[in-house]
Amino acid sequence: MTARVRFAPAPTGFLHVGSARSALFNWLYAQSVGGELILRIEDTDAALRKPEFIDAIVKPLQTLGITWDEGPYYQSQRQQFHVDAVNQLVEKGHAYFCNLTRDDADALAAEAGLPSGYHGWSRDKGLPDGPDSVVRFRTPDEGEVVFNDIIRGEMRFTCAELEDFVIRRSDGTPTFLVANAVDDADMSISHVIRGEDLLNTTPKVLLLWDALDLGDKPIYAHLPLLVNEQRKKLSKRRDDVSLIEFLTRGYLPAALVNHLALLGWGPPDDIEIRPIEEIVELFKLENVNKGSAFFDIAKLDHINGEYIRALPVEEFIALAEPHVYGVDTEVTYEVANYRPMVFEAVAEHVQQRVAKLSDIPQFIEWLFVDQVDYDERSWTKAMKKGKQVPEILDGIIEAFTDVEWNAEALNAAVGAVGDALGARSQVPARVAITGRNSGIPMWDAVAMLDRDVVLGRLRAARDLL
RNA sequence: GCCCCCAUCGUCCAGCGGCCUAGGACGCCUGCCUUUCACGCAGGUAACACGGGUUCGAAUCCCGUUGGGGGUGCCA
Repeated sequence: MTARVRFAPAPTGFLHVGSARSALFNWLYAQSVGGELILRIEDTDAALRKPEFIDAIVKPLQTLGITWDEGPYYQSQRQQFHVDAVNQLVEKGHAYFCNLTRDDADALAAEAGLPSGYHGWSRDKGLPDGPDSVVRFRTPDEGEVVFNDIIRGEMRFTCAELEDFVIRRSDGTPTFLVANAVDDADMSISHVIRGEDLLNTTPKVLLLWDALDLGDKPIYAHLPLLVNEQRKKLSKRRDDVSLIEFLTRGYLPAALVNHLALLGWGPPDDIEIRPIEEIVELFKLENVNKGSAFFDIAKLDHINGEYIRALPVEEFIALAEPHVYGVDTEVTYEVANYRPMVFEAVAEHVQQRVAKLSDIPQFIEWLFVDQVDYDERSWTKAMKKGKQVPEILDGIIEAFTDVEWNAEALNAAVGAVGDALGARSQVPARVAITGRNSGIPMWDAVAMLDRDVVLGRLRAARDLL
């Protein structure tokens, strides 16, 4: 029997990195065992039913290379099956009508001195269906739900502690718990791989499964959560979680996938950065960790830098386009002054130094402006605290006035000025010309600028001392 | 509150009873390379939460404590 897994996101408007990780692990599992991945959109809540929300899930998955074999299916389109299931549960006595709102339930709980929540008040009243009624599932009073989680081992939940949960809202729509059971059964899902935040819903789904007599149950595997530095579940409000956002910032899809695969799982041979094909080959669901993992951008930066450096330079140049033209990345120079030839000439050096594509502009901005803005720290360090800086700049200005305008001569001239003064002349020259004390090897690039522009910058810097 | 889950360097991962004086990676620090920075290379820093068991032997198994997290919706 071939394994069938599913990625079943709720369309919330964008793909969350945590969801992407779930999708990836489902995909890795399917790939590694030759199984199938089904994409199913869990939009039982009407508020989530917007076409643009679907795109926000499908497109990033595609660019990450997470492919699926079936779908997307929409739970909203399967609503009739879910409604039938609810009716069946009512008929069989597994569920009943309840006319209490959430507030009613809380008020009753407060009166009775019970913790807030629903305590089965409508259970045996035999209430009729009504316009504002919900349907609740009658959870067993005794016994427990036991299942074996691939990652966590045996899980046990006491039925008596499960409240009679809502399976049909007052507007008549079934909730995801029903949809989950029915759809997983109908789609012959063999393994449910999802975040640990859903662990507590599993016994409810399993109870429905039995009540509905749906046959063989899927095997569950609950992945550890992705957390922020405060160890809290990654959240849309306070954390950077939009996958698309990372993509537009210039993280490469392959690097993102590689990094995500390393959160909760590790290759047995300790080689972390490697092609996805190898990860598929080594991946074992049972080897996935139980503890939550911090989504560390510093590590992502490192991995992404490795991927960028491994690119053929032409490809790097092509990928850089939206960043150098100020489309994906804000740029400090006039886009009209940007010269692709100049960038292409220095691209190999830039490629060596960036962690992500959006880092590119800062390395090349000085090539496309009239006067540079000095980086404050660079200025302090090299110019204010540097020795003999005025003399160095005077010497360079003099030398540059009639030096032959090519990289070798410029470099030699600066070196000679330094030698003559017994001082380091390279860094002051760099700050004066580029505005920063670090960056790409500069003389080839400087030779592409006009002599007057360069002399102007040197004099401007000299005047500030 | 109640239910559930988790616990190895700051971070991610390895370790599945002896191979562990705990390994790799990121970060950080040092040195080399170098016209700067970066890359690269060579080093260094740093962890089995605690307490009880079980066992000839425990990071590995069990129990408890502590700590962290998740859930507790007519969201999923």
